[in-house]
Amino acid sequence: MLPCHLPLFCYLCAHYINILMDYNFREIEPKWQHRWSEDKTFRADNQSSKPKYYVLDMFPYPSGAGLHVGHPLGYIASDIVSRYKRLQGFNVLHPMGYDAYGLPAEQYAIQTGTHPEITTNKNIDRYREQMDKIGFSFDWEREVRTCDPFYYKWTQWTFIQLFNHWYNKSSNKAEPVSSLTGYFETNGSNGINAAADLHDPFTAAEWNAMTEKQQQEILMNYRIAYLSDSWVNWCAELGTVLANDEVSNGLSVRGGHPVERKLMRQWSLRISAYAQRLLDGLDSLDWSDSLKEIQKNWIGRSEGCEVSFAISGLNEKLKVFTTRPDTLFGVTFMVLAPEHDLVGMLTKDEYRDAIESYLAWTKNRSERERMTEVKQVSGQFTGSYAVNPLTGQEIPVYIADYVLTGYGTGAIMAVPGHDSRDFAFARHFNLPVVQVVCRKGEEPSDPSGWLESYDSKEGVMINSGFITGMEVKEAMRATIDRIESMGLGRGTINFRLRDAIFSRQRYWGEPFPVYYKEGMPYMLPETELPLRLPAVNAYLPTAMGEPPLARAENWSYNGYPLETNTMPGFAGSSGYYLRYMDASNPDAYFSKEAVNYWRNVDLYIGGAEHATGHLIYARFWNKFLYDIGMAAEQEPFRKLINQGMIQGRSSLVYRVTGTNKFVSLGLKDDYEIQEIHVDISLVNNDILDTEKFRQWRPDLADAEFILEDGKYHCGHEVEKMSKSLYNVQNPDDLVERYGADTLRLYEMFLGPLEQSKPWDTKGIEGTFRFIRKFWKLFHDRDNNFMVSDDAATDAELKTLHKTIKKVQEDVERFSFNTCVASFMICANELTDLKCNKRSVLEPLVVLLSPFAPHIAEELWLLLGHKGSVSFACLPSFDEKYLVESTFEYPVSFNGKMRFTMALPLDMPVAEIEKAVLANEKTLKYLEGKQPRKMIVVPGKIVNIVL
RNA sequence: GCCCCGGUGGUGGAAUGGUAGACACGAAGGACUUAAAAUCCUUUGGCCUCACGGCUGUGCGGGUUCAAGUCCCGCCCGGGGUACCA
Repeated sequence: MLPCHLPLFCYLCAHYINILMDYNFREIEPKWQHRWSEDKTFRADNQSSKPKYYVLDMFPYPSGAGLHVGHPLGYIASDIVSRYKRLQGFNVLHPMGYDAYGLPAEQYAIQTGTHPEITTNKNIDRYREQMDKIGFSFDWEREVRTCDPFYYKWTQWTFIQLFNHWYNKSSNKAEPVSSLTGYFETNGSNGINAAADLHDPFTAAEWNAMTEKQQQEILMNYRIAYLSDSWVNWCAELGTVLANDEVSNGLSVRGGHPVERKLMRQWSLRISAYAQRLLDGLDSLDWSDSLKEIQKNWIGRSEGCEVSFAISGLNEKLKVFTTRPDTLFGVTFMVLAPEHDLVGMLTKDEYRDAIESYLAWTKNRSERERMTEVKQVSGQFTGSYAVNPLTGQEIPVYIADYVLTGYGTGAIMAVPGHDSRDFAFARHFNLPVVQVVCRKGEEPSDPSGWLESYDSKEGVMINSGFITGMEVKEAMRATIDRIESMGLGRGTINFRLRDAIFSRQRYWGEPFPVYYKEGMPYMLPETELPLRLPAVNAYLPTAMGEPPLARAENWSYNGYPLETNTMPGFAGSSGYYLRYMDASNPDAYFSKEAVNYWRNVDLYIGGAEHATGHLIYARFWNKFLYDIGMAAEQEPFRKLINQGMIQGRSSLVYRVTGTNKFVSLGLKDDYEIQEIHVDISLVNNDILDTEKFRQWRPDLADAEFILEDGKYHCGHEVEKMSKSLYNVQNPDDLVERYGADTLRLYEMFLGPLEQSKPWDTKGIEGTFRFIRKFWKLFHDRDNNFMVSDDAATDAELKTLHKTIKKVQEDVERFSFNTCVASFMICANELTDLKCNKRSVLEPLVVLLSPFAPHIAEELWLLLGHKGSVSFACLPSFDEKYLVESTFEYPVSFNGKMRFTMALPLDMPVAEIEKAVLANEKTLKYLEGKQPRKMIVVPGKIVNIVL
């Protein structure tokens, strides 16, 4: 092979220049990428005698900005595992697709009139092009796009199943609605144990006498996909409702627009029915503790009890939920959520005006205000009193917006002595505070002097009737027992997890397969699927405020109007991993054979930002499909790794205020300056290319510089990678300059996969040098392929087997950065040994191939192999090449290492002691003292205690 | 506030309780070159010393241990999650 000339970028003269080159990645990498594509090298079969391994990446939303170096990080890691598993003899499923519905394309459509599909497809093409250049081993025949009717047919299909099932709490699974109607026909609603909304009870006779519409209305309380008037997060700016995980601090996660609460008729998914199973399932998963913790908190299980309080002068009970039944003797008032059903009834005439104005005030208060003004206490007395069921004491009933309508019963018993929120409320309204729990070993004190409540569950009960003297935990149990035996309530469990609002008032999403008859929703027959997204004349709500689909012509089915909402972003992403198993199946979501073979995902890699959204919804979706006999496993993602964020490293220049002069970093403190972000492409090793800088923007054309030793040094900052900060590093540029293998290695070399870290292009030279060094092991000075068949030496074999061992161990624990380091050490050692032996290099090519597949394929070919290295056999290490006869013992005195001493590994401890004591250096460090003790750990260390 | 996860050279980072700083970048010096690029060699935690060598050192303060970056207790700082959830 002849040496070749390639353009390389010259930093000094700032031009591409031709130089003599050894490893020609620009030719070799595209060659193999084409070959893999043409040979369908990575096509996975749904039938195989091999064991399966399913490696999945969270599929991307194809944004207009394209991929930056942060995106492929996880894909590279998963690709390494995929290729590694293939070498181990697994049949590997490693697919990729696009989460193609989303707001940006729709916003763009609103602004420009371009159909979102056009924008989306363009972006997808760009993503694909960028991914192809990195050399991933995806099975592209299985690609899915959530906006493709061929795919969303099954999203709609699943929705129909959700509509046609209810959750039976007795069998603890979803069952067909037909089993429910069967029950109603013979038993009425009595004794049904379902996850359902409350409704008036009915008998079998009453059920059978109902009209179809009445029956449908009843059933709507049970369906897993149901339509109801619910309080939603309404974002006026985006013109749509948002799910809880799409809202943060009262602002939309996307765009940061204010969100208000609004009562709207919406589709919801009864995910709350699965709360306990979603919680329990976490135990079986190989996920990080922090991620499990996030999900646990989001599901928010709390054990407590419901207690009914009588109302003085009214034949009504007020039901509250508390996790502290032990503090029932410390209750001094009650608070209802402003939206509570009984507010009207409880309000006494003389308080009606005050209550009305408080209700009006809370209604106009935005979510944002409500959340940020937590410290501000507000509320209003209703004029009514409740009766403490254990003490018979009358206590005032308030309304306040610190009590939420959606949690528990929407009413609380306030224990100001032991709950900080109740304490703040009591102080504000001058309500009594009673101490009922006393910290161990302390005397009770006068609560009127307290500055804060005592919220801890540690302590002993006081002033509490029959539980006085008990520990808190014991008192809880005893109180629940008493309440249950008195028929006042029962122990219950509450979850924070709410049902998922499933309607969006948007255009660019899956249409619901739903039409309306007499105002009641009905599902389209499956034969009508997919229901395609219709054309509209504008991507905006109608003048009447209806969603964009209301603009579509003939948006009806057999004369009945079709649903005009669309599904949310998480609809299409909740079950995509199942579709990959059988992506081209036109007749079913996926076949039984496919799902029974692939089961679930063995390794899932993606960002932690999906912890409370996608990863909860997908688990729910999968459990539902499991219940109806579709999914093969209860949990979709066995092992999950959250790759860390790659942050940008911005470059900064300093303009002397009011001038067009720029001062170098080290001199900036002498001037009054303004910090300006500069595009990182104009900066190399923190040195600004001043010429390019002048050309960057017209206003900089006559920029002047105050230099340090002839150079302009830039400052830097680690922050989000973003266009507006000019710090986006895109992978194509790096592939162009260094090649895909170098980029792959470098992204892995940056640090542990899970950790966030700043991108710094400087370091990539290191992996680039490694790649060429590795190539040179196989080539002579003139780049002629030159590999010897001579027997390898012990030293060469030791290097080889040490590397195999380390890489295998590290891949198993997903520690890819240390793998790359081992490869570097290996190449350094073999270079020093001048090793070009086939028996050493050939196994290394296979071992390296998951990390740097292009160079590995080329060398594999040069070594004389016909097929792809992708299906070679992973080399195994042999311990016998690693055994040493001697060990360089570190000798420590009082734990401080002083010198080392080579001793045989099989030397008995007593002999080692003797040998060390005989060493003249030992004498020196003993300083004439007698060693008090000697610790000898064979093969590890010698420590002498003085 | 509560719950997680982190804190190691100039930088990214390595280290089953057993030689802290592997590997790499950067920097400095040198070789080759007309010059550059590429490549190679040397040095590179801090302090003291011409050197040999010594002291010190993994956010801070304690503790356990023959031995602590690693385990325990109490703080400080950074990142993430969550927040009137009763």
